[in-house]
Amino acid sequence: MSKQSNGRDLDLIVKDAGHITISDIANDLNISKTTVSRAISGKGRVGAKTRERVLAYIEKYNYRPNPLARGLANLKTYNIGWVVPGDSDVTDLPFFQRCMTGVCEVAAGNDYDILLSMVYEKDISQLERIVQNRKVDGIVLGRTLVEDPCVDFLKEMDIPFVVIGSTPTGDVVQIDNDHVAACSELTSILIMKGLRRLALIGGDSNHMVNISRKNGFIEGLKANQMKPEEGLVYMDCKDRKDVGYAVEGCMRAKADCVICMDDRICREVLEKLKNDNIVIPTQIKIASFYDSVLLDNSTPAITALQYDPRSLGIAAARTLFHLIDGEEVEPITYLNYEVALKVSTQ
Amino acid sequence: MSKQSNGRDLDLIVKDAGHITISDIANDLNISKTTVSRAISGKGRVGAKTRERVLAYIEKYNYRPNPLARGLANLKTYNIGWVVPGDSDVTDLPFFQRCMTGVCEVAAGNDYDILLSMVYEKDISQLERIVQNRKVDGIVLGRTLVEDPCVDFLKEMDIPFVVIGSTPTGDVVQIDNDHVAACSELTSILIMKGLRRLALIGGDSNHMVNISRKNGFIEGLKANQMKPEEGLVYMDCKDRKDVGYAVEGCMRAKADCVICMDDRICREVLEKLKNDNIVIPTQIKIASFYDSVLLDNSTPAITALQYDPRSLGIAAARTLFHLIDGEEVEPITYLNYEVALKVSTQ
DNA sequence: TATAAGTGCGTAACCGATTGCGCAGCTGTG
DNA sequence: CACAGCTGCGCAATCGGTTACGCACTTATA
Repeated sequence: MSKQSNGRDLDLIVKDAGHITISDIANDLNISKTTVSRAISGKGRVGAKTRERVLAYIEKYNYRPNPLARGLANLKTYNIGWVVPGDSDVTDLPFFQRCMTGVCEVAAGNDYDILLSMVYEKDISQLERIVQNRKVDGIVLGRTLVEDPCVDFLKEMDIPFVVIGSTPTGDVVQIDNDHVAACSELTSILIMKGLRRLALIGGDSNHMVNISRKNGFIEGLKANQMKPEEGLVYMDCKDRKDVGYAVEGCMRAKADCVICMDDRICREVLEKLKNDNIVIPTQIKIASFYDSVLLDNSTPAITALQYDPRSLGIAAARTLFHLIDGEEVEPITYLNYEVALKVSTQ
Repeated sequence: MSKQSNGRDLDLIVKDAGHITISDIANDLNISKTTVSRAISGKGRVGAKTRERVLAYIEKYNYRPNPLARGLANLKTYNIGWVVPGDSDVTDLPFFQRCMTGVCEVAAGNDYDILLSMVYEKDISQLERIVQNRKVDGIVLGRTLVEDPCVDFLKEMDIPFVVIGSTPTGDVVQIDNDHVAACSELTSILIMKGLRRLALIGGDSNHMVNISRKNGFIEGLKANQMKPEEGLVYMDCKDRKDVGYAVEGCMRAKADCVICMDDRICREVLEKLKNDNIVIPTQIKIASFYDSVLLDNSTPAITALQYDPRSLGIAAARTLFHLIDGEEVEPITYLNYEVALKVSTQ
């Protein structure tokens, strides 16, 4: 005590004022900032004993390096951007939520945080903000549209990004389920079961996922020497009214099976059938894609392809970190559907 | 051209390498960094002509100040944290989504961005990360629990924060709808309509909002010289099974009206009644809180109190910015319910 | 035992902004 | 004409880290 207190008592007072910094540590331990920095990062040469003293100090006083200062020094933000549509349909929210848990987990593991930006059909200013202001080191785009202003924007900017979903051109790094293959396979399976008049009801045809599924459907038909029939394919069903009309159309066109493109459509199809007293699976069979929890065991027997948004988020974030680290990545990654048929007993 | 090209052609090459900085501007304009900074921020004295030159340059080369450097200089991150449960129920997602749009909008208006952190019942490490690493200047907590580890944590830390929702102690800055008053009023209205055996079906009793509504219900009964009756109050209904039992209990206890605490409960109550062929509103009346879009015009006539999560988000973010700016704020803000009864024709 | 190789650590520049202080030069007042 | 006050602007320190370079000292090698 007496040996070290040569008139520097002031230090103690000053230190309380704000957060503890790397200079504080250096002063208290009578070593240089450089050594402290090296002890922490593990880069450079530091004596074992010194390193231990530093680490012990850090532990004791719960020191955390200031991310701004660190970022400024090596030109990183330690943030990645997570971009989702601000006006997305309620039934899409579980998808984004579960993607996001995956992205968050991977980010946290890399000591990164998530900067959120909500984009709208005609307003991607929040995305522009975080990119142009350099608040992120990379971007994960939560979904893709056929004509996607976000993708167009990101392609022009000099920033690593990956998209969850596919793009028409396929010239960006993309993570997706292979909707085309899955829907094609589903179609084949249904045909093999003896069904001959397959119908398709889908949503927004500006969403790539819907286009992919439709293409898969057509492919599946082709593989069995069939083709889409008049009155059996309905896209852009925005609400239960549209879906209702589509179902009526299907019945008129004598569909024996309806493939629903997503949870919402499926729920609304089931509702319509119930209202019209059409019985599943005797009068008609239903197949669907299952990405949420809106279907459960009270749902009548349907054939459902299930997949896992969380692993999409994980894969996307991992790929993004490879990009940020300057590594080569696969431009296109397809995650398997869990083709386990949820309720196949029709 | 000839006049200015006195051996500084190198500049042009160097500039392409990275982003343009305040020093680049200073060099090119033959003024000091200080002046540039002042011209941008508007603080300090700068000649009108100089300011214009700087602004023109910025416009032309699309200069954006580096937020890390700026943050380091005045100890701000220009981020606020948005904390939501990572395991929230699907039916809660629209609420958070809409809150978030409000928070985002206000943040963007203040030149701030949103850092996301997902917390779980037993794991608030993502929140701890962003606070302890000082990645945010303040926090908006998306909902409150009766025993809330996030609130406890934030109270200990030296960081501005506001919660959306109430707390048992009320000793933090909170923005909420006045669920107690609203539910009390709703109860009184129903009683005035002649209903005498009011039932309440609710969810998780660790959620403050549910506790508040329950308290409001009891208050409303008291105000009419009534009290909660045996077999008419059900809490902690996690799923349609629980809700089903609750509805059966209500019918056995001869309820003439059921108040549903939230959208999900309401939907499951309606489903159960439909399955059991109990007709609304003749055999029983239904009232509910409406914060989502799961109810629509195909829903039978019910009395619903509506409110707007988006304005909660806006109010919360505004309050947070006041806190960050060191201003005084109201500790407790109640936003009005839109007591407009959605479908009151029972 | 002289020399090369390796270790531990510090000096100082740097990342890109902000800001206190002070210095000229101009304007206005008596 | 002298002096106060204001205006426009620059110097240099600062925020809290990282890192190239170099120096002194220890250890291995011939």
